[in-house]
Amino acid sequence: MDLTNTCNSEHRQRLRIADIARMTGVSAGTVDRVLHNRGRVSDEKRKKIETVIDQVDFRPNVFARSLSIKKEMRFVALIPAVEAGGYWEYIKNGIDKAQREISDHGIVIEYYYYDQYDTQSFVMATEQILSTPPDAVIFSPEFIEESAAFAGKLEQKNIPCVLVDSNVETIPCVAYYGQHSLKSGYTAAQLLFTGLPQNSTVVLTRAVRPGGAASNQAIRREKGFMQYVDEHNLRRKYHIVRIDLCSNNTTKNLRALRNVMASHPPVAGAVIFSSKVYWLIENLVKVGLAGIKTIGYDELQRNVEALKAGHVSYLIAQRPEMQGYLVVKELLKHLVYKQPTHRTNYVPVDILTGEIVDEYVQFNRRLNE
Amino acid sequence: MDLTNTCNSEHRQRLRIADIARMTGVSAGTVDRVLHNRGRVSDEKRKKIETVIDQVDFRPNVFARSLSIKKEMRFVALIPAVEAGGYWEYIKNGIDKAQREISDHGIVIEYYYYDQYDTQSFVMATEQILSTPPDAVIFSPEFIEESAAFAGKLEQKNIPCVLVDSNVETIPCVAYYGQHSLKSGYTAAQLLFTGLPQNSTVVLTRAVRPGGAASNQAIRREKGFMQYVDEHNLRRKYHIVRIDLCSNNTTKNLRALRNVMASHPPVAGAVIFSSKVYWLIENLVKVGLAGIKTIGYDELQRNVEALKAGHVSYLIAQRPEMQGYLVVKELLKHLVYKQPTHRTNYVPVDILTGEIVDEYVQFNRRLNE
DNA sequence: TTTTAAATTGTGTACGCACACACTTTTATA
DNA sequence: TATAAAAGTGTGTGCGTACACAATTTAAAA
Repeated sequence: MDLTNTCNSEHRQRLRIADIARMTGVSAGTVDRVLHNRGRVSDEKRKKIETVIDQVDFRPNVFARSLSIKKEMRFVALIPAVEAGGYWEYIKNGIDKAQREISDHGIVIEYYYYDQYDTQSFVMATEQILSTPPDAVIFSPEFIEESAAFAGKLEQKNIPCVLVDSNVETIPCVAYYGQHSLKSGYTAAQLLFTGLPQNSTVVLTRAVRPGGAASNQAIRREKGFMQYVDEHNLRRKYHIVRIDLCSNNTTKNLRALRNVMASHPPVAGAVIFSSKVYWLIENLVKVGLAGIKTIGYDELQRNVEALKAGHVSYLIAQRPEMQGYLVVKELLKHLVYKQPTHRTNYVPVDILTGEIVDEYVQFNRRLNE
Repeated sequence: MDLTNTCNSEHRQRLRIADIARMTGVSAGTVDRVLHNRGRVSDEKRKKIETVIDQVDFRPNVFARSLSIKKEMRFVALIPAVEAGGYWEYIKNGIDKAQREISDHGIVIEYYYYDQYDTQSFVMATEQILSTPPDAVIFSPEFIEESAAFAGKLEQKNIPCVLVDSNVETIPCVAYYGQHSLKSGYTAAQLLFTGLPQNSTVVLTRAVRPGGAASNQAIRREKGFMQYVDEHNLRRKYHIVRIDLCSNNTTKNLRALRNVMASHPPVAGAVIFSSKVYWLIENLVKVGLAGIKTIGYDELQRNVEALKAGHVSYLIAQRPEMQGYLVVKELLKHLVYKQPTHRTNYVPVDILTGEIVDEYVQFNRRLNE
């Protein structure tokens, strides 16, 4: 191992536009035009300046840049009405953090809320938004067709948008941040079945909307889950039963669970493909299924409590604050700094246990301060 | 659900120091003095200004602030000599990212390297650093006593420092970022034993330095691992054997493994408490132990390959780039922005499988761009 | 060649904060 | 009361970039 040249100094003073100008014998204005591809520069000087720029690896001072760019803009975030302690509150926190950072640019974010279980409320909100067109939109394409229609109208008006949480590949947007639902479902299965006694019953649950439809995400997670099941031939080893739970009908839910128990071998595992495991646990307890291996999603405070108490075996998390935060920052990158962005960005599938969840939550919280 | 007031506008124009000054009938300079607690302001005006400041929740424009603060400073990062594809390369990447961001402040980071397996090289580097005192130091207290001595000297000279990766509670520093080793070891055990056939043998390995000492981290991880074992009474159900592997003596390593195999029931699981599982796998393969359940640490590229190929069951990761990055940012917070910092910051214990590792790696990479 | 238009280049100011310095008022000292 | 010191307050400039606009040069048209 060579440790002789142990000290790798780099005392090069930061160069400024004025320095580049002097080095190339032009004025700062000309360099500026080259930097921003604004034309109005002779080929000869442009080339000369470009050469110097990447020869000395010139990068403008971001602070000065940010300061002088004043873009009075209005972003709109269209998200499900946040309930305290619910999933969307986390995403909103991330958006709020980004908002705080970019407010110095003169950018403002307005929230529009809709009812997650009511397509109409979504459509109405989109119309309201379009009636006073903002400079950019952040939303989640939960309702696929309505979202596509909305995106189309935004495109017509040349209003860029970003997608958060849920993805629809066909929607053109600046960026999407969210979890790879299929893989997160696959992972749920992997965690659930590892070490689970054979010939037992596993209950898959989805929280459905009163209308009867499961969410985009939940459907894909289940698909990923079943992919694992089939890849490992588990249908022969386990009794896999799916039931839909309806948030507003406890009696029916309990009946469904009791039905499963009556007509199958002992239940050894359960999973829910939406964010309220703590609620599933409550139901399981009521029918005498406390203590079975259970897996759920998202680090909601009540989920975390259930995890630490041992009622939930694993939580699969997806950094919602990060999603909200990054989605706004991508918009900034696109609109203000005019840098290229990636369309599809997957957030990691985070596996949490009762022992490590505290650090996870605290870390995220501090990052989002 | 109330969606009537669906639009939560916030059009309040950002206030500037000059605005605060006008609102309180003083000059900008006076407001500035209050903002920075620089005294030289009459009690009467100070109170008035303070009232207004938090009444309107005034926050200085960060861009202007950053631009006008010019702190020509020199930070020193003292880390193990990075080998390509090794763990410390990731930490260095994080530090480098922070460096890029803060270079606009006029801050420069110099690297000093030492040999991870040679205490003397560490001590020599610390002496070299102290002979040209920097404004702050980043290092990892791998060698406990020598690090404490170094920290003491830094404190004498009033040079703040931050710790990365490894922690020594008694060292006073601005901040520490790293993983909770005990919990990560505990988690490794949890993952390894879940579903593992009883009465089989489990091999714990540590990569030891030629001198014979295991690293700080490795020792604590093992402790956490054994804590899980004891809490679940697994010593009765499994044969748990520990062996030390020495990087420069393959023959000896293979002999040790063969010994274990000869004198115990079939080996069903293995874990290594340092970052090179891929290397452990190579050894396992050589003695005919391919295919057993194996757990290792860190998302080194070769580890990731082994994970995706199915040779490693789980990797436990710790966001090294994030550690390097955040540690520098904390220094900045302390020295430049004079904001309070947290002493001990745990990075999450990330559990990776072959299916989800790609998204994890790519996400980290993009964050670090 | 003169006039006009187009292309190219330079200059100056705003962005909002931090800080040095100058200036004014009050208080202490002779 | 005069003088010095201290306390309090205001003004001005620099940080580096972006961009509008003025100034200059070159090309095109008359």
